Amino acid sequence: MAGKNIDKSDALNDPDNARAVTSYDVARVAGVSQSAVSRCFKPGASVSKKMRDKVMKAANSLGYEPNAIARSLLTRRSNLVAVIISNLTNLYYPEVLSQLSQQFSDRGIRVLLFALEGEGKTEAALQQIWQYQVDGVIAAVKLTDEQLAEFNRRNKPLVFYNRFYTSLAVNAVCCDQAEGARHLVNDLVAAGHKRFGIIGGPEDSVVAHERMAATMDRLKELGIADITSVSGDYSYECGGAGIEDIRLKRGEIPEAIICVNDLSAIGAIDALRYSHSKKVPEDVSVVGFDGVGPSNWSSYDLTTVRQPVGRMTDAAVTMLMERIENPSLPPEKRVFSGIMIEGTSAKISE
Amino acid sequence: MAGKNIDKSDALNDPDNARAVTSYDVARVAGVSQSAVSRCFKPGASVSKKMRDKVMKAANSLGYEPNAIARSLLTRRSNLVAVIISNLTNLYYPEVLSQLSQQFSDRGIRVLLFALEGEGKTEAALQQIWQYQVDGVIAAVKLTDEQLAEFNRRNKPLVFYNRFYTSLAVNAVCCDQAEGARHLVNDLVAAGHKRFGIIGGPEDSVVAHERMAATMDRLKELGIADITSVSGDYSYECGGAGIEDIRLKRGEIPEAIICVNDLSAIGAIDALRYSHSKKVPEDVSVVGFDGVGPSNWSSYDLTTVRQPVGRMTDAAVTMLMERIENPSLPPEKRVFSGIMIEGTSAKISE
DNA sequence: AGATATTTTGCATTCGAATGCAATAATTCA
DNA sequence: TGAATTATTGCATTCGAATGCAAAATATCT
Repeated sequence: MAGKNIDKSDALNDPDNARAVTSYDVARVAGVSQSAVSRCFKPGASVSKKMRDKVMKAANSLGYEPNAIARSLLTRRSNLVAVIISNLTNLYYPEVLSQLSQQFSDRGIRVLLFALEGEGKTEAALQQIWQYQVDGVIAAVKLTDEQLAEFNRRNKPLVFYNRFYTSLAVNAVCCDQAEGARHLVNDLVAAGHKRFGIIGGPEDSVVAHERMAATMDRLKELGIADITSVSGDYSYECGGAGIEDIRLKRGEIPEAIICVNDLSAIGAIDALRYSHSKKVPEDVSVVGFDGVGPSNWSSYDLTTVRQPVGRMTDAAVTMLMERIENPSLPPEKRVFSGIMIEGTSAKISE
Repeated sequence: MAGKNIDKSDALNDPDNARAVTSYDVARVAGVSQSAVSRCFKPGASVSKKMRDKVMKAANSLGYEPNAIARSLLTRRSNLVAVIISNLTNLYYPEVLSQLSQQFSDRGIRVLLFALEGEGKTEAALQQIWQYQVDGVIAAVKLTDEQLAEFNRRNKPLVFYNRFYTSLAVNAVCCDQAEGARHLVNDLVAAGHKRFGIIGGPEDSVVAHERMAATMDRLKELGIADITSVSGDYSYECGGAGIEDIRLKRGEIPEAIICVNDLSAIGAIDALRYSHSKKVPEDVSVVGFDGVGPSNWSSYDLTTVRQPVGRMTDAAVTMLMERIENPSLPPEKRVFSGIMIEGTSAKISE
């Protein structure tokens, strides 16, 4: 015991290996036991005022902060949560991440960030996640069945964000992609549009598929047959490329363009205006999806469906925290309706 | 010892408290000691092939992953790094964060994210950071002298990102704000502009101040006297508001507008075009700073200075890792020149 | 083969805080 | 004041992996 203290003071003289202050150091200075120090930092523990004062004085003088790592080891609660997000440069995700981070922070939880380049590197991230004993995970990426099974096996709470597994019992918070898509289609058709171009999203994005499928279905339900669809990747560039593809595929540019997300819609608008000399919305109506910041910039004033990000992240955080407290809660899915934003990038039936 | 194993199997029958698989479990199944298991997971350790095979087989069958928390406690290396960022919705930071995250990840380091709302809540974040024993910190926020002293006291490596402390010996990676600003001014003046409006940034942003100061200085050096400056907050909205403020302050809108960042420049352009019926760049030249994605969208094609984000984050990560390996390395500052992007939002002398 | 050098393996301890239990101190009540 | 309660405190152990040291197992050489 004495040895330990001597080592410590030696270390302090050597700035290179300055050891952190521990509860034992505080205990020694305050002249109490280590347990007492521990209890003083545990809310609701049985500690006399005198004790608390002594300990806190010592703790402050030494600059003591409890070691969360050591605590986690024993309590099996790291107060860490992993957030897996696929591409942060998507304009949509920064807001999500920012909200998640703040909401977790408000609940005393820290966020371990896994920003994947594509939805590919997931496996490596998961391995890290297991090693770090996170209490739960928010995934805005797709997982394989095996990966999902691993979560169950380890009994690790998981909440999907905007990934909906129709056939699986998982926790998920989503925006109703299909509903929003139908709404957009309804409005465009009501405005009298008959010829449609659709710019899709990445192959591996569930969300893109949902929006795309719902759009097609609804168009057909409404008796629209003239539909030209091309693929995209959520980017600004793919909006312009998509317009060009559609033009090539179809001979001319149709009067209504539906893009699976705002960013590609913005790209499409710019291409229409600056490369094809078309007026939006006079010549061509364009709609997007997400309601990200730039969608309401004056240059675009996009007609789109805004995802209620704040409510969604709040739901996701709450849902995860509930499962962390009580892992046996049954899976739950919460689906939020998007908010229709009637911009001026599309003609509207008056 | 036997008791432990029995408890474990009991726990496994109760899915609610399923304990994670530990090195002891693997050791038992493989019929070796716990130390042996530990060594098998340590690269370069002295282990026979036979042993490694046995252990790995057992580990795989049990789904064992070393507990990073336990390891950290003993090795005093958490392999965690904190990244403190002020406002993620800034368009500039998502890219930075994404790069940092990937570069740390490539080096086997995990990122603990602290996304602050303003540069205010820093203190609370720091407290968490101390508790989590992170190996180092990247700060894209300002710190008080006391907070800085705390880093020194704890001997915790810290690298500032785009916060330059002229008078203090700290590690920092920055873009040369002043140089970029001067370059922009040079070009505008060379193009013949004589009347200037300037839209500033948040009071508490060092970067905004630097850009602003350099801009003013250079303008004066070049003999420009007609300067109207107003405040802003980096947002799209403040660009429009700034234009209006300038108009009110000055009677009319000057022929050149310098904004401290791209986002407000974009807001300014939109306001000029859609609220003030001005043409950009024919009537008014507008320049920004940062080189964020939207700056090269066709609608804006902003003349701006792009920060070499990839190189900067790479430098920051390298610098931090070096200090983690060797805390006694002296402080270092690396300043990168921005890349002048000649867009079409400003008239250029031909 | 026998002795020496070398590689593997296991034992025991350590990291720092939390907690059940028992001991002690402070209150309460008769 | 003394006994019975109740509130505090300390002791000892625990979490899971890493590591110095010594014991055991191999390999090398004469």
